[in-house]
Amino acid sequence: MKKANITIKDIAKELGVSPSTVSRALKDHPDISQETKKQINDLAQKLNYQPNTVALSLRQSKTNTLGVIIPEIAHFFFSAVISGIEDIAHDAGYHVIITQSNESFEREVMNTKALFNSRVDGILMSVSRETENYDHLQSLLDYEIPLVFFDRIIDSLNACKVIVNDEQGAYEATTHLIEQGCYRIAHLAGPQNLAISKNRLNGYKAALADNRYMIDENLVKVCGLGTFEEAESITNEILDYRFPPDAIFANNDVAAYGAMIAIRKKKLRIPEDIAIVGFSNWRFSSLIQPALSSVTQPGFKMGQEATRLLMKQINKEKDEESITETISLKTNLVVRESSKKI
Amino acid sequence: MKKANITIKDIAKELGVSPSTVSRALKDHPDISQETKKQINDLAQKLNYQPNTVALSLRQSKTNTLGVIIPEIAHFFFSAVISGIEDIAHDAGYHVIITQSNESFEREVMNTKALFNSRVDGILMSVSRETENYDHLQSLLDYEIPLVFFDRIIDSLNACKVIVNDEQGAYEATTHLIEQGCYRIAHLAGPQNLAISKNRLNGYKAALADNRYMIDENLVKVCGLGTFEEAESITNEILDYRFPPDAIFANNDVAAYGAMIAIRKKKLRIPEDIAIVGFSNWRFSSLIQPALSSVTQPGFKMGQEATRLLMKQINKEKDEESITETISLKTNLVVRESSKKI
DNA sequence: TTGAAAGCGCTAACAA
DNA sequence: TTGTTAGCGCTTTCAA
Repeated sequence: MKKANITIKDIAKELGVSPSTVSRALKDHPDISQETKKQINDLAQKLNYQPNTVALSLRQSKTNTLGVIIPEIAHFFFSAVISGIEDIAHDAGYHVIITQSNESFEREVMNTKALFNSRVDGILMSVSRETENYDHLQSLLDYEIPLVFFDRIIDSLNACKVIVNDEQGAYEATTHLIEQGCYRIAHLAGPQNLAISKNRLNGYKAALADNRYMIDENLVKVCGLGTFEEAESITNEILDYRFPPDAIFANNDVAAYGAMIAIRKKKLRIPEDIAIVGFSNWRFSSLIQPALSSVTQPGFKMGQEATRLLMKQINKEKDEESITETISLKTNLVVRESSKKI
Repeated sequence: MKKANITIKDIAKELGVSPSTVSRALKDHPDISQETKKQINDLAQKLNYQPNTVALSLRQSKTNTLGVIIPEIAHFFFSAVISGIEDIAHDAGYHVIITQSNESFEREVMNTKALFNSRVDGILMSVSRETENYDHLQSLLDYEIPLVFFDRIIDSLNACKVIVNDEQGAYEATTHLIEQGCYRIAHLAGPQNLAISKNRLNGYKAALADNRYMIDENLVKVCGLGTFEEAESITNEILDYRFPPDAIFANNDVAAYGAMIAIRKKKLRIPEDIAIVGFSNWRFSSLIQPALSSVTQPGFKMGQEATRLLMKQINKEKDEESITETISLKTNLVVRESSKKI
């Protein structure tokens, strides 16, 4: 036999009081006498009364729910972000609805609309690769739905943003190699139409410059395809130089992996002959590749920070100027013991 | 200036009709004349009317929302499951609320209650490691909330379950090694108090038996700690046997990794000297460890199947007997080209 | 073909 | 200290 959901009315009827009295008693309103309070709370407990949050949401025009739109859930970086979001949201008493666009613009728009219709109190999002029209996002802003972008942000929109400081990460990685005593550091760069790739290249160059290293354009190779085979063959090419590099800074983990393969095939040692540092989001990269140090993006932290920004917006008084803030997070340089040259 | 949310009333007033007419027109009710329908729909479009799903949920006692409780979001297996859940839920017009227990019993109970209060139409869950008391879950069943367990199930509860057929996976993995011509296959087993470890051991033994291989208990080693260092040292020990194995079936990816390290240190070749197959959920394991074949758990599919079961329950008539079904999914054997001996 | 009214469960202004 | 009433936005029965 199915247990019935108990409502405030049920309690009120049972005790011969009005629903409002019950409502007030349950939230410890000072106007209610201790005696009735006790009576009501006892009965509520006994009947296992559970407040209906849907009714509350309608009444208060507040759902205590956040919406998340990401390109892909089953990606370590994004799932780390979700985890960070859930972490902060949970502490603030909020629920989290997850939707994924699967990199499809159409689906992103659908999700945006669906979350709007669900009257979520705020939205966190990372746009799909296809997204070039921002009407659906501008629309959220028009209705003043608190909105925070993370990672894949839209620069031109007037909203809060949380990103990773790629340039600083690349700078640190390169500096680390320099500190290890490397003197010819190559860079396997990413496609230069992506901001992240450009920023990483810039960080690499800045570190070299700050250490009075010459920048040798022959050591900077763009891996346009993004496959590890490509990185492997490019690394091969570099290794055959008359003055080959003694270190490689890779734009991402796939490139780092390709470089590693090429180096191993040449029977060179990592890191004694050639050190590698790469950007990476692989969960177990430190476990799998003890030879490689890596620069990791703080996904969990990004989720946390983005949610904190969102909560700030949600809790703002309506008439205050909406503040748009951009947070730039530091990357983490994970140095493996075994990758130190010294 | 903030755009206001348009309600049915607004449209009704503007057109001088009643809210009920608007409601009917918007859902293409046959009673409404084509003319008024057009008028209403046009205005709705113009004002960008978006139905308030919260009100709908209250009215219909149906939220079109599913709740998910998992131990950890940022784990590849679980995020793959979530992705599968979202996939099916989205197609069915449902939202997905994610909560994580962080392996804490207390938090799992909180989440269960919170989802109940949110009146989700069904719950998908994988219990935390700490969970030994099932009152909160039984309570869901008492209220006849559709409930499906996946992966970490509770056997004694009368609900739908989706699990992975570990025994069959282990059987396949071992058979694969046999087919590759291996004749002494060791097994790095997991702690035998866990059902999955036991099942995998059973599958291993069954495959040996079916191929008329002798079962040598010296080749079965339990890795109780679950660290790769442990697996490395145990593998070392095995390799020093007078008749060492020519293949290893590892209970999980950490053990497989430890074995790999040990083998490499002994300058043995994988797979020519020793082949390895292990259970694994690492996303890029096939990319990182081209030498190793693996048995992977179908997380995405598990999410899909679990959600399908849940939808079936949700759409059942109340008076039908609630059916409890258990689905056992096949694992995938991912064979790397380079891991074939032949 | 349309409108009036009630109600989903809850809260809060106002009245007693 | 407690009750009455109205209403959040929507649907649906019943009446016109």
